[in-house]
Formats: sequence, C-alpha cells, structure tokens
Amino acid sequence: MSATILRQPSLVERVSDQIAAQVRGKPASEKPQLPAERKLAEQFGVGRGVIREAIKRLEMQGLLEVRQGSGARIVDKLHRPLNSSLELLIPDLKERLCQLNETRLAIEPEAARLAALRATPEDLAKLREIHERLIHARNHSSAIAIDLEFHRALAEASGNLMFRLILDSLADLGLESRRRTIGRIGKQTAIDHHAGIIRAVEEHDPEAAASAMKHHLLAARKDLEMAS
Amino acid sequence: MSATILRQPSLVERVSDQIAAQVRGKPASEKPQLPAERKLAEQFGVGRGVIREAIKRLEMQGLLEVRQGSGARIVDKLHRPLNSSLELLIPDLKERLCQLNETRLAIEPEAARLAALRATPEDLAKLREIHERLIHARNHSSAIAIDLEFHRALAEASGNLMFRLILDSLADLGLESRRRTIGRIGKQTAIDHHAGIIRAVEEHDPEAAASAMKHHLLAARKDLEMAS
DNA sequence: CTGAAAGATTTGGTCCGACCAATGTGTACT
DNA sequence: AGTACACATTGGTCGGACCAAATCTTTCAG
Repeated sequence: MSATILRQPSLVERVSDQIAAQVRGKPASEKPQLPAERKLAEQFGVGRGVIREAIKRLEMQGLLEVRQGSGARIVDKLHRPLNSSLELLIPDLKERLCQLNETRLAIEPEAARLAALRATPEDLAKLREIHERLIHARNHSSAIAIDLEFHRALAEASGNLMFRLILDSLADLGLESRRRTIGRIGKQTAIDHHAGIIRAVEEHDPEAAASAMKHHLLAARKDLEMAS
Repeated sequence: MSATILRQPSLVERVSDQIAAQVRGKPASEKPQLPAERKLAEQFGVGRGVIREAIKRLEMQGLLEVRQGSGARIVDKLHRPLNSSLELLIPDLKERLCQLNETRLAIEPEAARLAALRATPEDLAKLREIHERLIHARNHSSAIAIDLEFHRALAEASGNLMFRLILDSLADLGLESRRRTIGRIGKQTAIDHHAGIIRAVEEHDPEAAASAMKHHLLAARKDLEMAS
C-alpha cells in the first residue's frame, strides 16, 4: 500500500512529452512548423488519434497553435493556461478587473524591486527604448500597447520568470483595464511615473523602484474607481 | 478586412463548453461522476472522439479527472495548469524553488494585508483551528501539510481568488521547499510567526499582518539558504 | 509576361467500428 | 462469511473513411 500512486504514463502522455522535448529544442525559429499528424503517427508508430490528442495537449499548454489546413506551428504562449483558469475561476469581468489590480499591486512593486537589483544594461536599454516610444505614441491604442510592453519588460528585467508568466496571463485583462484609465489619467502621468521607475532601476535603488511602481499602480486604480 | 478574426469554435470546443457548464452547475457533491464517453457521444449526437477530446480538454483545465475503467469524475483542481506551466517554464528544480520564494514574498504579505482588512469571523475561526492543529502536530509531514493549509486559508481570507489560485499552484513546490526548512527552523518558530500573523489579522491591522508575513517568509528563506 | 481564377493537393476535423486494458461488480465455490 | 473467478463497464488505442479549410499548382485571360 504505497502512499504514492505511480500510474504509468499513458501513450498520449509519452508521445506528448517526446514532441514537447523536440519543440523546446528549437524555439520558434528554424522549424516553426510541425510535421503533419499522419506523418507523426507513422513516425511514432501510433494511431493518428494519439497524435491528435498529444498535439491538442501541447496546444492547450501554449506550446503549439493548430489551424485547419495549415498544420501546427510552434509558439510560446505559456501564459494561456493561467489565463483561461482565471476566466473559469472568476466569471464576472468587473470582479476580475478588481482582483487584477490587487494582484498587480502585489507583484509589480516586487518585480521593480528585483529589477533594480538585477537589471542588465540590455534590460535598461530596452526599458528606455520603450519609454521613448511611449512618449512619441500618437494614439491611445498604441499607447496602451506600449504601456503594457513597459510593464512586461520590467518583469523580464526582474529575472523572475514566474512574475513574467503571471503578468503575461494578466495582460489581456490589463488591456481592458488600461483602456479605461489611460484615456483619463492621461499619457503624461504614465510617462512621468515610468520615468521615475526607470530612474530608480538605473540607480539600483530597490526601495525607490518598488515605491514608484506602487505609486503608479495606486494612481491607476484610483482613476479606475472614478471611472466606474 | 476585419481586424479581429472570428474563428467559429470547433465542435470540440462547443461540446467542451457545454459539458463545462453542466459541470460547474453541480460542484463536487451530488453527481461527481460523468456519464460514459459512449453515452455522452450519443447524447450530444457527435462522435466519441469529439467527446474524448472535450473531456481531455476539461481534464487539462483541472475540472475533471479521468481514470481508465472508472470514468470521469468532477474535481476542482484549477491550479494544475499553472503548475505545469511553471514546470515547462523553469525546468530546473533549484531555480524553481528560488523563484518560488520571491513570488511568495510578493503575494503572501499582500494576501495577509487584505485578510486583515476583510477576514470574516469564519475565516478567523478556521485560521485559529488550523493553528491549534499545528501546535498538536506529531510528526514533520503532518506539520508541513498543516503549515500549507494555514497559508492557503490566509489566501482564502484575503478574498482574492487570484492569490489563492497562484498559491495553490505553488503548493506542490511549497511542499518541497518546506520539507527542507521546517525540519531545521523548527515547528516552534513557525507557530510563533503564525500566531503573530493571526493576531494582526484579528486586530484588522493590515501593515502589521503584511510585515509579520514578510518576516515569516524571510526567515524561511534564510533557513533554506543555509541548508544549501 | 503578369495576375487572377480554377483545380489539385495537403492538412486538420469528424465519424465509425473494432479490439485491448484497467476497473468494478456480481456470483459461485470453499 | 470470505475469497477467487468470470463478466460487464469504461477508458485507451487503432485503422480507415470522408468532410472542410488552407495551400499550392496550373491555367487562361488581359
């Protein structure tokens, strides 16, 4: 009566893992296209149904994208599963937006703190480049997209992949949220806040970075509340 | 040329959504068992393969659990997708543990802060009950499990489902992490820290709660570093 | 020669029927 | 009553067939 049940992996799981291993070897470039299901079935010596389920599995994990007629191509959308989990968990959009703010308020200041400690010159260059683009953004939708990019780049600079994954998953929601704020709060405020964050990261001042980010998010939340 | 591509959902997706709707109607109790694939196929008027893929899909999302010979039963494991995403994202266990600590350090103090603001009497009662059980825990493994329960209950009390989902996903890793600390740091320290957190939550003191949790986690991390 | 329309090919989507393997259940034997 | 065997149920895998969407190729008009 062993406590741990060692269920031997099914055929689908084994094939799925093998394909996953192949996929993760060549990331996006090189051969972004997977062989046809029938070819894979023959190649692996299993039925086509098995290949289908394996591919579906990987698609659900965000490693592949399948289109009828074209085939399956390799992508990197690891954040999708968490995304759909959140939709299942919190069906109400308004509630989801509210909790999104709380979650960002927990994660992003910490991400800024770590970024201040670890950001490489390349990270900083990228942040500055994005910042420049935000300044010169012409319309709202591009400003929103660039703002999103900034926060993502900061998470990247934190060196913590979990932060990046979580924020990526929240990005779709973040889009909705920003759509309601950046128009009101104005682009200039966002630019000023971002500048402060970048300065703190440049000076490797973790507390200032965290504080600036917290301030930025609180301002956005306050603005969102006024909008509702 | 419409900018948004409106790909009509495939048959599998539609069936999957329908089953999901049925499943979420009756949560766990009542009829935890799903009809057989063949029955469902006939019921929905589609091929068995479609039902299979739909069920697999829901299984991957953490809504079902399938066992050969038994069938599919309804469960609530929404945290699994994020869990496997993390394994794909950070293959190295040691690295995963390190980033886990950073993530907990971001989320749990905020969860404690919100819990101090929102905890209901029931939440508090549950926290105290878990705390009692930790005090009387006899061996390490049960102490670890109860410690995990405490942190989960606190996330629950925060009222933020995202926090709960993320922490649940991190639970398996948390188990590994705790296995390496609670033996060294000693049960007593954990009990003291938990008591401090509970006190702050009882007194509705957000800052104290966040600070106590932060202190608790930092102690655990310091201990983990010493172990390596 | 260019470019667009028509056809052929490739590829995923769905269905069907069969058989294998694990599980659960009922029954007969001790 | 308890145990072991046989049977029924259920998911797992296979193979072939056909449909639908995308892509490639050919062809023909300009």
